[in-house]
Amino acid sequence: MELGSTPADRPRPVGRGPKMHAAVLAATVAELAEGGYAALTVERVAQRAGVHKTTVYRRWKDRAALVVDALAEHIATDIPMPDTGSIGGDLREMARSLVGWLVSPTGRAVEAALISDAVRLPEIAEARARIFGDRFRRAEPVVARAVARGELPVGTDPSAVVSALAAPIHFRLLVSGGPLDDTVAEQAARITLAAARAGVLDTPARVAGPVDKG
Amino acid sequence: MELGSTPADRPRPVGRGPKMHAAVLAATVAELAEGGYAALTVERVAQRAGVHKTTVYRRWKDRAALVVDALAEHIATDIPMPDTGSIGGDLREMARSLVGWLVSPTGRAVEAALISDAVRLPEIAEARARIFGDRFRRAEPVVARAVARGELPVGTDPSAVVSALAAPIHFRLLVSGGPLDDTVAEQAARITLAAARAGVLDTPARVAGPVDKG
Amino acid sequence: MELGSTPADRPRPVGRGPKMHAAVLAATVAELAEGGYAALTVERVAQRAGVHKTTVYRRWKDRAALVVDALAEHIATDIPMPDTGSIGGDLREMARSLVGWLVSPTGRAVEAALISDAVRLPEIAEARARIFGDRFRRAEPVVARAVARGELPVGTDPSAVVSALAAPIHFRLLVSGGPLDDTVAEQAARITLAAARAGVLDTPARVAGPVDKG
Amino acid sequence: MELGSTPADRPRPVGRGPKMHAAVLAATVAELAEGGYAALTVERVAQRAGVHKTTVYRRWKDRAALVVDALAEHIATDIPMPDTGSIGGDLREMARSLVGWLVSPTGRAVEAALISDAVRLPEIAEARARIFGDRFRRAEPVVARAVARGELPVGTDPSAVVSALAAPIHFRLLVSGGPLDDTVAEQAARITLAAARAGVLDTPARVAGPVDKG
DNA sequence: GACTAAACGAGACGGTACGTCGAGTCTTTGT
DNA sequence: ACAAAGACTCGACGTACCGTCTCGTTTAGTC
Repeated sequence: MELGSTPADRPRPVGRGPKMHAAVLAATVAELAEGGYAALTVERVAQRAGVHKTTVYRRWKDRAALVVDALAEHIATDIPMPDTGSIGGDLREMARSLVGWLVSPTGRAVEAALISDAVRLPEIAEARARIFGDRFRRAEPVVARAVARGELPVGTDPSAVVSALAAPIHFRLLVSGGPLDDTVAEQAARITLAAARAGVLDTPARVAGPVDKG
Repeated sequence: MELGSTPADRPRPVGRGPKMHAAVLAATVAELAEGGYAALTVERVAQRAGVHKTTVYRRWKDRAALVVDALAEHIATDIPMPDTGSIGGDLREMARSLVGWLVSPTGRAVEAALISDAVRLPEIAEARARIFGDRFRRAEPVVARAVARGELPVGTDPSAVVSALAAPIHFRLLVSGGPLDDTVAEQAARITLAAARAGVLDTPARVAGPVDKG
Repeated sequence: MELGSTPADRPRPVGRGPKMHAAVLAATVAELAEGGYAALTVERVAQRAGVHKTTVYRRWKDRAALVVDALAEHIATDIPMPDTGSIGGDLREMARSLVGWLVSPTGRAVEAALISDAVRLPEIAEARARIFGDRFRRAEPVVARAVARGELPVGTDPSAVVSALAAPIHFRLLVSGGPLDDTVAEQAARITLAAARAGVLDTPARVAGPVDKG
Repeated sequence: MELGSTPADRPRPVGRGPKMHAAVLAATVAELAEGGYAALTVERVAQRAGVHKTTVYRRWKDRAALVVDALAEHIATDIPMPDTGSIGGDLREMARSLVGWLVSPTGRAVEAALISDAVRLPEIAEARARIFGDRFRRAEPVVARAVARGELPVGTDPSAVVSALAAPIHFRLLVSGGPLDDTVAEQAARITLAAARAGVLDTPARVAGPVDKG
């Protein structure tokens, strides 16, 4: 998560290629965080990165491509998967991590952009699917351990678990619109735990959306 | 969709053009459905409504105000609250209704607009809060009946139930991006039922976000 | 051109017709004085006259007609023709009268409107021609007396005299743009007198513009 | 008409489009000639110049600024000052030149714009003052020669002479509205000559208005 | 260490849409 | 029945960005 990272932060006479690249992407995320996708102006991004507009257009086809790229850069960083010893603890930890990411300026910006009008961009949709596919995959060991410990019924689907966990948090963030805090995280964990124990998260169905799970 | 419409619609000094008014709002929703908020052009809306651009601007301050109004108009249509005799049936029914609404062209457009870049508009935020407040409120009898029947623990919070029910559905629609069908609805109902029975939906806290729960 | 015939203009003095008529014309002149023809707005005129825009449009075809009428109303006030006993005194007096009229708010407005973009209006051109034709005609006795007194050569053309007198004053007002005071008036009178005495103002040619003099 | 034109025209950071610049100004004058200032549309000017509207607005703040600039460009062309050997001939020549300029399409447009509603623009007023100041200044040698030849009284003011000469011509053009031909020019010359000989054009006063006479 | 080729700075340009203002016309309503 | 109120169409205004283009001017990689 190298946000304000590369020492080329300010309108400095940017030397050459890679520094510029990083500076522009950082500026893009920053702008995204401040005003969202709609308010993002290539000219402002360029200025913020200490670079000329045409230089940006030289590397990225258009505003969309720029945003996609900037998002992809910052999305790689994913939520670390915990191992507290109990599925309850693990779920709570995962929920908190997710909330923590979502309330960070960058996280907020990225997530908002992933949902906003940028949704219309096919690349964004793809990126989104990729991200969640990844998250689902990484949750598998957590669920597997819980099943092994006998905490969850055999056949519990990791994807369904992650979905159930993430859903209330995103719902709060994007739809109902209230504050996003640990209370929400814990509630999400409790709901997921109850559902998993009740055996309703065994759906092997395509939860991951358009991503084929085979 | 024209609930409280034609004669004395709103405290707006309309006077002359109720037809125009309706036509413009319909055109707005149509455009919203086709291209989303970002691609919505006042001129195109006007043209589609068979009206001149300035006429639109006479009544609505902004593109934003226009969208807000159009959305508000079509939001009135709410999900009917069922009474099947069991909370399981009621939840399934509510989930199906919500899915039905969200997959309808209008519903899809409205809900998408409510989340997209239009989120930045304070009025949209307000409208969103109002809508969900309404939904929460209308769910109260359903939960109350279930509690009375002994299906759910005393103290179960209707808001929490609705949130839990709506969350997976919206998550699918907005985040994970897969197809929205009855499978999703039933999964949501099952999760909610499990959580409610487990007594984790008794949070008296403001789950509905900024909405007053009185 | 029965434009400014105030009292018994129409067969039926319906409603508060005549008062409105006068109020609107007055408002028009006032607006003309404040911002010129270009800045004159029918709506503002109407508002100033305490009348609705459509009421104005009912009586006057368009902005042009309104201005023409308003001007005609105030043009009636013409320069009184003096009789001081000498042509020098008469000319000086006429010049001073003209200057006095032109520096008055109304006079300034009227004259400016007659010249400004309103020039493109044929009716304005006509009105202008009529006005000057009138002034020329009314100057005839003055010149005739001077000739009779032997002050001016026989054959001196009254039109030419008035033109010569008015020209430097209007030139100052409209073209060179300096202050308009008695100095200008006297200079105009002196020039005219010198020219008339030298016999160069005997041109019987069409000085009155597009008006055919035979 | 392109006196001090193409290469380093004005202290304007033009940079790229001198052709465009000239084309737009030419189009502006043409439009001015056809419909006057009031009817001048930026869009039409742009189209006529084969340029986009926004390009025009990039260089000129306003419709007003555009007109001012266009006028300034075409004003440089001034009336050549004659030297026929006699003041009578010189005056006649000057009057004819002025008439010639005023009846030319461009001259007519420029002069009309200088007087019309554009008068409200301060820059236009300035430009006007500058133009006439220039004309007055350039007339000085003509008068000086006439005085040297003994044709005119010592102390005759060149500004007053030019004013006296130009006044009847402009009066005809702008006020009385008749045809503008050599008859008018000759009449103006005769009047001016008579007045100058009579010694009434010795006013040392500021006849040129706000123009500094040094 | 000089030289060439790509990358960059600078900014004009055509375009699309915005939101505003005013002119005139047309329709509804009150009396 | 008619005139006041005001809604509507139309056309232009001046603004903000978008994405493209063409110029120099650097700067990096090669010889």
